[in-house]
Amino acid sequence: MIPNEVDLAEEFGCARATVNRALRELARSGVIDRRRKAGTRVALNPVRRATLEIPVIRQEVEGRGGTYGYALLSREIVSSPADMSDLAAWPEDAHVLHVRALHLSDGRPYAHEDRWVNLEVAPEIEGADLGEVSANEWLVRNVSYSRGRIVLSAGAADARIAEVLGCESGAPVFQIERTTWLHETPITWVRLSYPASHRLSTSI
Amino acid sequence: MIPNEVDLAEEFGCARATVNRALRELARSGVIDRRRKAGTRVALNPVRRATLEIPVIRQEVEGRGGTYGYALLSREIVSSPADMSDLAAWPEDAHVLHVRALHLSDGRPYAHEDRWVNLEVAPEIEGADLGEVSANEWLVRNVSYSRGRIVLSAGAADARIAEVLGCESGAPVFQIERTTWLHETPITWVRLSYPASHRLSTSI
DNA sequence: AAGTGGTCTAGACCACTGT
DNA sequence: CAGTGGTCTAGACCACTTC
Repeated sequence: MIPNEVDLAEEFGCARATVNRALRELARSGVIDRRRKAGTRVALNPVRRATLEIPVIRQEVEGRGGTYGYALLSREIVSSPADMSDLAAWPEDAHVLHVRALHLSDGRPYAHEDRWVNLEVAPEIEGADLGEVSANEWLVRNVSYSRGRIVLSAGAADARIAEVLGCESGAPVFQIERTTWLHETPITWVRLSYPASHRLSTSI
Repeated sequence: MIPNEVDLAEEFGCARATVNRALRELARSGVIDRRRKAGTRVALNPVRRATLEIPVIRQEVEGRGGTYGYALLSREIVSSPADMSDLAAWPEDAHVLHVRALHLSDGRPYAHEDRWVNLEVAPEIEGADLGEVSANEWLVRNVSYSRGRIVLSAGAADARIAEVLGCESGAPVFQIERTTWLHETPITWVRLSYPASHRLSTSI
């Protein structure tokens, strides 16, 4: 148990607002638990919170010192989207853009992108030249979202992904799935598949 | 470009401190970039920041509605630690505790833990009954750290891990590696290996 | 009902950095 | 050098939650 804000302010000779800000940031990082009336306690089970930064892939590659490259593998508009676990709310009869692409670093395969875009929300992407600008970057620059969900997992490369990534079929791949919504409307679902050598790191 | 804090405060009829806090939080979430003298801009390339919560595995299992179980697989003290990529600073001649354990959910394999602990920093763990309390929980409760590093990746299960996780050797596993330091001294390095069905998710 | 954190105000000084 | 954000102060009211 930690003294309340008024007492701490007196003890350290500063204003209560300063104590409040310090404790608020400690609470956000998971070190302490705060509840009104109940007070502030050192967290019984400190939850390590780590912040992952998810940049546009171009920047991810360039940030690692590589030269970015990009190739559009396929592009089609379908009227009945495949089943995607996360998208129960995906409109049943909506037109959907399905794009597959390969991101490269120094000419070598870096990540495979498998993306579905709701054309009800972002119809302008139909006219975009996705051979030049990846759907990833086009969406970041042109469509805003209100919330998203990220799922990290490991999986086995299927034949198509193995071919473009240059690994064996069934080899481990690192997968990042991301769904974004504008309010309750899904905008896009994407799965990025990286070779097993990929590392996603963060500090705490 | 966004107006400066004084102007925004006037525009919205509130105090500058309130504007500052709002913009500070937007900057933390990556939506805007702020620099003194240069001002505040909408981020050119918005970096999605997602916060991963890394709880003790017991809580992770219980939070998913499972009943937690735990089994110590091996425990040994070695004087020359294996090479661990992240631990160049690992003391050359230090005694190190090496623990392997299996975490269970509803009796089924949940994750394999492969951990090395620096006994110079945490000698008391030598006397702990790691058959009862996992090294994970023991360390969280008994040793503080100043910083850590987390690396997420996919890998192939080796024979020993495949056996305890109940998958094929070479099957994809999701790996979380974590290193913690107290100042410049490494405390522990751990690799958690999860079956490919594992999902680590977060919201933005 | 009372104590705690959550938030806001109005004002001040400072640190950094672009010009 | 000047403009911007970064931080702090002293005070106030409020919202929530436990007692």
